[in-house]
Amino acid sequence: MRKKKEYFTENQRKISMYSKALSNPVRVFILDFLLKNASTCCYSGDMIEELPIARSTLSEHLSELKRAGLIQGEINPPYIKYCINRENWEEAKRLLSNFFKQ
Amino acid sequence: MRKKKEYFTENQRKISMYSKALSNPVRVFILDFLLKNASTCCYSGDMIEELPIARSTLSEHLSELKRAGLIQGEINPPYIKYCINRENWEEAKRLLSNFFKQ
DNA sequence: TTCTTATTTCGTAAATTTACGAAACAAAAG
DNA sequence: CTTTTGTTTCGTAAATTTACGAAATAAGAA
Repeated sequence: MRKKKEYFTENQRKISMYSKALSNPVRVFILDFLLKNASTCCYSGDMIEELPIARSTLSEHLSELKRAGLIQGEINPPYIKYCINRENWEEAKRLLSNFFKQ
Repeated sequence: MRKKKEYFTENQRKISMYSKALSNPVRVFILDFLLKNASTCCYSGDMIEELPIARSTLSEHLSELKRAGLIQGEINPPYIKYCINRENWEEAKRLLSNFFKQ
């Protein structure tokens, strides 16, 4: 596809970006987990026990969510405490809400 | 990934399915187009004029949206009139709204 | 210093997605 | 019948995604 960028609005590109982050059930699971356990731990080691994937694969899904801006990791060696990035989460919420409101 | 299905809830799988449909800017564009022109035409030939992709590629994106259940095509030869599938659209809206409400 | 621990990065393989043009299709028009 | 028209399907190629285990990393514990 040529000159991809000019053909889409900023909102269309952001909606597709955030949706891509949610396009895999493991990543939806991770976000659900972080939302439900926001008050407690949220280390990748806690999540891996409930998932049928390798630790390295989980790590890559976490990177993907970080790249989309939906989560952030607070380093607390040797642990990394993950949580939702509320600013971008609200942006995704607003964009998708307006999209579906149409 | 082994035994993928059992590890995720029905909602988690549906959220990832609908999000996957929205994970490409062309498909977001198509949905925007259908929403804005719901009262008029909505043939693929109308959309292709505003997109930098081949007709066959657009056709495949339309199939992807059909497969996810977000649109439907009413055959009116040699045209196909596309529109939003409101039932599934409302389901996607509800699932994502509840997800982001957390 | 060396060990342990939680996690990420690397190398790689398999599967899926995106894309194109050519060919096929289905139905109305000539 | 053949032609035209809008669209999809096919064959294929390139790019991206998902996955794994091994190795690397970083920092506290021994």
